[in-house]
Amino acid sequence: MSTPQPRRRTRTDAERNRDRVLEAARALFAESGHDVQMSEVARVAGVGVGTLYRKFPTREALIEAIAEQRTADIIAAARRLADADDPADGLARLLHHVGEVLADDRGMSEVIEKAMGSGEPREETREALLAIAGELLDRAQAHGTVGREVTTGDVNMVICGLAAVIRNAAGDWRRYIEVALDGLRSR
Amino acid sequence: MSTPQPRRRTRTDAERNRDRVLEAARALFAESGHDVQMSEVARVAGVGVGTLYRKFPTREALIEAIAEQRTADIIAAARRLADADDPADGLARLLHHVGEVLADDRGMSEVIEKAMGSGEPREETREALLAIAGELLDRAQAHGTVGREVTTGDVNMVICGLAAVIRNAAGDWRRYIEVALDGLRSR
Amino acid sequence: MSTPQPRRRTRTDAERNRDRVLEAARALFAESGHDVQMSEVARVAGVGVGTLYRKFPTREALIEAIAEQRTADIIAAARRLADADDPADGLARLLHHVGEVLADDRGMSEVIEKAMGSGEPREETREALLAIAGELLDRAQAHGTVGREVTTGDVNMVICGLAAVIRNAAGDWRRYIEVALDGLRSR
Amino acid sequence: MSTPQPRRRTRTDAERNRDRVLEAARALFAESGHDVQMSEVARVAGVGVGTLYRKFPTREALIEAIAEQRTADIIAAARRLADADDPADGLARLLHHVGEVLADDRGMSEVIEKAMGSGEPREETREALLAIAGELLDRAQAHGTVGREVTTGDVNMVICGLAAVIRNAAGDWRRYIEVALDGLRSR
DNA sequence: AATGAATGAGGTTTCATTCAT
DNA sequence: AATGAATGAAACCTCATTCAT
Repeated sequence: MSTPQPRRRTRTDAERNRDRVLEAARALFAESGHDVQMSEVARVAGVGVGTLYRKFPTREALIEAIAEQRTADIIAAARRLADADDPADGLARLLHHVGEVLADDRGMSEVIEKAMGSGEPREETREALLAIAGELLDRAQAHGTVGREVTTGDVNMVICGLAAVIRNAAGDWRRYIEVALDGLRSR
Repeated sequence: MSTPQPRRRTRTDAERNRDRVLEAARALFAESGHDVQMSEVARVAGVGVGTLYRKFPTREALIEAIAEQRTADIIAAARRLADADDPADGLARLLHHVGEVLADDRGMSEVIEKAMGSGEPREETREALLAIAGELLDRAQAHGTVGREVTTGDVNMVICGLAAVIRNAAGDWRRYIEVALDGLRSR
Repeated sequence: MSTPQPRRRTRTDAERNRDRVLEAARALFAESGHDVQMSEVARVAGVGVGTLYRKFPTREALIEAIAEQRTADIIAAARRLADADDPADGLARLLHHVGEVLADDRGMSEVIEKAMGSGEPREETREALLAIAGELLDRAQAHGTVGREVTTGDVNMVICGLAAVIRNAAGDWRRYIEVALDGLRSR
Repeated sequence: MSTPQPRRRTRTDAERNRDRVLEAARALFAESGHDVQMSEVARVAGVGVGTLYRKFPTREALIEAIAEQRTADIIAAARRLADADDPADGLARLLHHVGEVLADDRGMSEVIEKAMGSGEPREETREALLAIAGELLDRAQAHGTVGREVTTGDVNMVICGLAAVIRNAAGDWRRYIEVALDGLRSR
């Protein structure tokens, strides 16, 4: 109560709590998708539900926050791929990176599958991802490894399908990517 | 009354009610997927919940019944396609048929997306569909329109992806099919 | 439809149905007590629920009817015992007879247990049974095998307890009767 | 605040609520037996149904909790009786104590009646009670107030019958106990 | 009179969210 | 700011009883 020591301000408890919630939610969503109870998230985070709700006023807000975070990771990685020098198979590498992420994260496969759709939420995610995909696409087209008529919309669908294949364990998703790339490349 | 044939009761009221329930469920599931309340189904069907539960003792049973019915339709249509004489583009026509059905039925896109996965339920659906797809695949390969190394597993993934693309309105699904077919055709 | 034969009137279908319902209910109640669904009774009786409800407008009415029937059997047997010449151990024989009946009929053990209470229903049953018990009691008292201060109320309680012992399989009910009789005899 | 001892929160609100639920359930069960709705219990307790289910995750759990509590009371009282010095009429006093409790509590008469049976649940209750009854029985037999051949099984039946007599208001239960004791004493 | 399908009130249980401490 | 108990609106399902044929 009367501790004279000035609180070190690098990291407040509040911030730490927020992180713990995010981490717990990330882990749980990755494991089981979004069908997880709020109280379970709080329990795993080691905080009370009240705290959880203070940070994220709504179940949706929490899911959104995780999605945003993880999506940003994907986009950052995509950015790095796009900025790298290797130009020809950038798109392939982007798809494989997304696959790797989704294969380890059930929640994210749900998010990405939805995000590639035209509903309200996560419009920016799609746009950001497709913007980068567009760059890679241009280069691939310049190299002749992808057909001229291919659009980012096509990539959009391929990614959506990829998410579904992974989420439902519908087969070997790397093979799916190969097929899709062949499809984009042909002609 | 004066029908010469002994009046066979072709449709009892009970059967009619069953159909009304099925139709209501089908419409609601098509419109909004499976997140529909039993009481809502009953209301739309114009029957009491008790009646609904008499026909389908469980929420799952109702979903299953609709899925079975619609799945059978798809498979029957696929069968007809496979039995038709035209051999070259049978696979393409199969995919388009599936697309048409799913595009009008949100519930079915959920069903098919899941069905193409490796979980327990609806295993037969997948197998039946893939069996027919396998025939069409063979023919296409004989015609050289599909690569020799393509398997029904690839078709499985393509269909799963297709369902996701449609369900999430992730783009022009006919174009998705073209891309996928090109991918299977290449090499 | 145009059968000329006059219907034999010894036993109408309606009467036969009533008996089938009674028999089914008796058997089911004996087996499982009164927690049996009306539709189950109808099914076992081989009639529709509607028929069942025509005969017995209420679940309670059906239970009541069975109770009445079976109770009448008990009372008749008691009557015969009382009218027999053997005077000394009539009460013992009455109790044992009741025990035999209840041991084979879970529903009846419920009925008798309740009937010996002071609630509304089955007042007459209790009175009829106790009237006969009273006669036997008198004789036993005359013979000195039962104490002078013993009343039919005491017998009432002994029977109620007997029903409970049997219904709950709480021990050897014949031994219970011995103890009770010793209790009534003593002094 | 100025308590020297570190303020130990003796009773949190949660505990108070738990007690309110227990008390409400106890009162309702005592009044009407176990055929009481959960929502009614919640209403009387002055809490929401959710709270009730937080404390007792199941209807059965609540009934069990009440039964356990009250049963423990009975056994504790029996224990005290057995530990008291007065040896001769301990059994009588035990029975009367049980009678007093059951007479004020319909739910408990149901519980005890069942508990004395040979089904699975509440086996320990019966055993605990009969263990104590056994001690009292031994002493009574040593004093000659109960016959040598009497067993705890006999007491078991007497208690079961007592519960039934009380539950169904089948007469003066104190008199029932007298008769039963006379029965055990005789010979 | 018989049938059994239909009814819907009523019961249990869950879980996102609120709120008193 | 943190806590977690409390809340109560749903959602599912059952079964005694009614009613059209």
